[in-house]
Amino acid sequence: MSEVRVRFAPSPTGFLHIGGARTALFNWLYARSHGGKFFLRIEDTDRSRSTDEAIFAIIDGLSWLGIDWDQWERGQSDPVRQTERFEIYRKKVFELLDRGLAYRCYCTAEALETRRKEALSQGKVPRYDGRCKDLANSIIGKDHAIRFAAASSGAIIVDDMVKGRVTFEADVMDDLIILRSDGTPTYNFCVVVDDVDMRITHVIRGDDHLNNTPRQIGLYKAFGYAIPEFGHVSMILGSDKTRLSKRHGATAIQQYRDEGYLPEAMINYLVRLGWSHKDQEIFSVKELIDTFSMGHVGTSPAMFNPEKLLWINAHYIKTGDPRRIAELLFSHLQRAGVDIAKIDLNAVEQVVTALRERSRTLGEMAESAAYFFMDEIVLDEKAQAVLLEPATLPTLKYVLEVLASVEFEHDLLAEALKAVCVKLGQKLSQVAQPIRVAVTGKTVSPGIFDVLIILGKEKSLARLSRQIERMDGGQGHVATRPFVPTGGGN
RNA sequence: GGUCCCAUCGUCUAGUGGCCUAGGACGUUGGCCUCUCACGCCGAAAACACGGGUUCGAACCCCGUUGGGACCA
Repeated sequence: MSEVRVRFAPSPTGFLHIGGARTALFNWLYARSHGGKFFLRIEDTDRSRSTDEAIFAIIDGLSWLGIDWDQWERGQSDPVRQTERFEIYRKKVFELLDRGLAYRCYCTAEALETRRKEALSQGKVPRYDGRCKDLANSIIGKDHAIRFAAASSGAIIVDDMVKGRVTFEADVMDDLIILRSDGTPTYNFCVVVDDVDMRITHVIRGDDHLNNTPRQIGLYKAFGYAIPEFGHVSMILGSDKTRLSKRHGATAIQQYRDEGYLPEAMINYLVRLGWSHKDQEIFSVKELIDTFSMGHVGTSPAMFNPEKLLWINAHYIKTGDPRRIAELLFSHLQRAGVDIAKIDLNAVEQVVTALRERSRTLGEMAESAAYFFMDEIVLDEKAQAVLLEPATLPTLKYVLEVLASVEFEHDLLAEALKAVCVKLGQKLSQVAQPIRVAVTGKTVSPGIFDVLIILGKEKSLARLSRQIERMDGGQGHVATRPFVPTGGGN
């Protein structure tokens, strides 16, 4: 079999969203699993709605996901942009005209619209009646569009890789306008010209294009090109079961990156939206390339489920290389208010190891990690409540005394705090919570021994004594303003 | 309005005529573990849209109904 050649062809009218990313992913996986080519083609013929920012966003989003594309052999740019090919489309239009496969249509948009409304009001199907098709001579100087003369009888059959056999009756289809009266080519026409030029073998796209397919098939035939295989993938729906769009919140892929999702989690989630391989949930990219097949792409629309994305992301945070996660965490720490110029990768890596099982996104992780790196810690409400317990102050005083003479190493700390418990007749939870609150400002954190070790002896003791001072000085009053531990600088 | 697509737990899905008293995962929930929170482990509730066929037998095939969605302008 000849080489597989597929393309992802977004219009740069907005950001790369979840649905587009999945379409790109399916194409990419199909190409990579067949040793074929994957092209990126920017369909920017609609100049008024296309922007360079959107093109950048698409490229940026795909790059983040690790979806790479091939350079088209005849493309002077990478990716291919339709606006660079306008003359080619026009040439093709006139070629069809010369061959008698297209004709000039002098009906104005207004006239067409009037007739359409008329038909509708009479309960008829609005259709172009083909009145210009048999015009003997062209009318010199009059504005006109150019229509493709589609087959008017018979059935057009699409054997879709996803949907199976889909049949369209030719007689319900209008003669498609391929060149507007302003001289610009239309979408369906450009797509086919490009696909033919790029020798695309498989068209994998959203099923919102299924209805375009029969028209396009007519054009492929007119160009004498072997009709590609089609695979129409269902839409992704929002929680209200309508097509996912801006209204549903975060749909730009970059937004997920900014919130601290890992690209491999995104890939894994996206691929499982509509595709499955038995009962397996977790797939590495390599596994996907090995197992992906269009035959197992589902036929029904899928609802986007943020909870599951979160779970998959948590999985990759938990199992990923801590050093890499640490590198990625920096920007999130900065956003959480940490001065990242002052911290080093090794320290962050240590924190990642402590927090990886309790964070679902890097954003969450950074929030939970901030107190390790801040000069000032802030006590949250629950933490303040712990400090109001009468037993807290004496416990902390004793703990401070004991810890001052202990080496900060896991087993030694455990031993020391157990001894504290015995001495005070308290449970470990009664001792650990006050310490946790004093050194982190929160009631939730990794294991207390880990926290103390990561923080280090100097900082831990400073934070403890600072808290004790405040409680003593304030006669039980808990200050709500942040404090700066002395001598505990970074 | 026309055309086309779709229909298994709340959600993602397995299932391609007997292996299905329908499996897995997220979420929910009960418990265990436990210094907090998590992680992990064990358990529970939860679905074949409806109605007709075809067949010895249907979640699976066919038809219709209903309900969603997309495209057309």
